[in-house]
Amino acid sequence: MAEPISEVRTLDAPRASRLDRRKARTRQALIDAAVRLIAERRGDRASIQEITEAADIGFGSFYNHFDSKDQLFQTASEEVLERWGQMIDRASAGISDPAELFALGMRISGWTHPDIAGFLTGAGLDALDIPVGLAPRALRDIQAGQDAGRFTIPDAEIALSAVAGGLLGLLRLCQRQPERVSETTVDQLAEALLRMLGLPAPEAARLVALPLPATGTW
Amino acid sequence: MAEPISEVRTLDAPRASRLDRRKARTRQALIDAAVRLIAERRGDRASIQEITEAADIGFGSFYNHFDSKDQLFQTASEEVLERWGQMIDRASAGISDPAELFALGMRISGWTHPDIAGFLTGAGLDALDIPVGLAPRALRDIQAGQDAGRFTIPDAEIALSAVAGGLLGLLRLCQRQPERVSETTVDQLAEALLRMLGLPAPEAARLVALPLPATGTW
DNA sequence: ATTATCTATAGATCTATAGATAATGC
DNA sequence: ATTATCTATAGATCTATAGATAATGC
Repeated sequence: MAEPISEVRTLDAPRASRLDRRKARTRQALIDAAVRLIAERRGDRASIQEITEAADIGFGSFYNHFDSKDQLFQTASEEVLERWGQMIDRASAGISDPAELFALGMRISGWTHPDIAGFLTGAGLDALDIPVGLAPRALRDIQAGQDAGRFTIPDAEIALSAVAGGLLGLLRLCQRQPERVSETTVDQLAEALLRMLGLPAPEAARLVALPLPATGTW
Repeated sequence: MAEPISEVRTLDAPRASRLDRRKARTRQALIDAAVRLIAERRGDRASIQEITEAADIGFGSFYNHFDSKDQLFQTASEEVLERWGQMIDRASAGISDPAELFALGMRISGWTHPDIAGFLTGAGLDALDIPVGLAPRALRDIQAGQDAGRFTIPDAEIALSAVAGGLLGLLRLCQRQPERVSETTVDQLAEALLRMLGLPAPEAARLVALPLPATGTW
C-alpha cells in the first residue's frame, strides 16, 4: 500500500487555500453547534435542520462534512475532550508522580470553562467511551499509580468510572447551584478521590494543597 | 381540598376487575419494553412503533396509557429503581449505622439482576435525577453519615455522584468483561467508596467483611 | 353497554439528494 | 473551471387520532 498523500501535504506547510479555510470554518461551525446542543441536553434529539440552524449554515452543507448525526457528535466529542486533555498535558508537564498528576488533572478539570463543563455534564459517563481526551489520560495515571504501588484500588477502570462520576457531580452542582461550590470544593473532591484510589489520607491532603501551575491559554 | 378518591378505592380491597387487570397488563408490557430498550441503549431513540412491537401490543394502545415517550421512560425508570430500592430496604432492615447501611446497599446493588443492571448502565448518571429508588436512599445514608460524624466528605451530592459513577463502572465491567469481575470486586469497590466518604481505611475494610443478609425474592 | 385494544391513515416531521448559486483558483 | 454552499423537494419515517373490533360487565 502506497504512502498516503495527505502525509506529503502535511509537510508542504502553507498549503491551505482560502477554499480550504472556508471549508474548515463551516466544519468547525457544525462541531461548535454540536457541542452547544449536547450541553443543552438536546444532543442527538436535535434534527439536522436544528443543527445547521444553530451553526448558521445551509442545510445541505451538513452532508459535505458528515454522513450522519452520530458521526458529527462523535467527532465533536473527540475534539473537545482532546483539546481539554492537551491543556492538562501542558499544565502538568514535568510532573512524574502519578498521584500528583492525577490530582492536578482533577483540580484543573474542576475549574474548566463553563461551555466545556456543560458539554461534559450533557455527555455524562458516555464520555468514558471516547477514545481520546480525558479518560485515557486519567486511566493512564491510575494504572501508573497502581504500578508504582501508590494506589491500592484493584480495578483501574471501575476506579476511573467513580472518578468520572465525582467530576460530573461537581460540574453538575456548579451549573445548578453555583453558590454551593466554593474554591475549596474542587480540592476536597480531588482529595476524596485520592483516598478512594488508596492513597493514605494525609498524603491525599498534602497533594491537593500543592500550588496549581498556570494553565495557559485555553 | 377534599380527600382524594383513590384513597377510598385503595381501602376497598378486591375492586380490580378483569378489565382493570387487562389494562394493567398492557401498561406493564409497555414499561417492561421500555426498560429493555433503555438497557439496549435504544432508549428514547426508539420510535413508539418499536416500543409497541417490543411490548407486543397494538400501536394505538400506547396512547391509552402514556402521552409521550418521555412520560413512559420516566415512569419506567421510577418503577424499576423503586423496586430495587425497596429490595435494599428489606435486606437492610434493623441496621442503624449509616456507614453500614451504605456499604450494604452498595454490595447488594453490585450483585443485582442483570436486566436491572442493564437498565442502570443504559440510563447512566441520569438515574440520579429520578426522585425515587436508589439515589434518594444513598443520599440519605451519606447525609446521615455526615451528621453522625462518620463521613468527612463535605458535599453529599457530589459524593453521591461519585458513588453512582463507581457502581455504574462496576456494572459496565460486569457486562463487557464478566471474567474480570470476581466475588470480591464488589466489596473492594464498596470499601474504596467508604474511604472516599471519609471513613478510616481499617473501618472501611471491616464493614465490607460483614456477612450479607439474605436479599429475599426479587 | 362499556371499556380497552387494534388497524388504518392524515399530517407533520426528518433525512438525503439533486440542481442552482456563490466563492475561489488559475 | 473548480469547489463549497445553499435552496428546494422526494421519499421515508414518525406521531397522534379516528373509527372498527374484541373483551368484559351487568
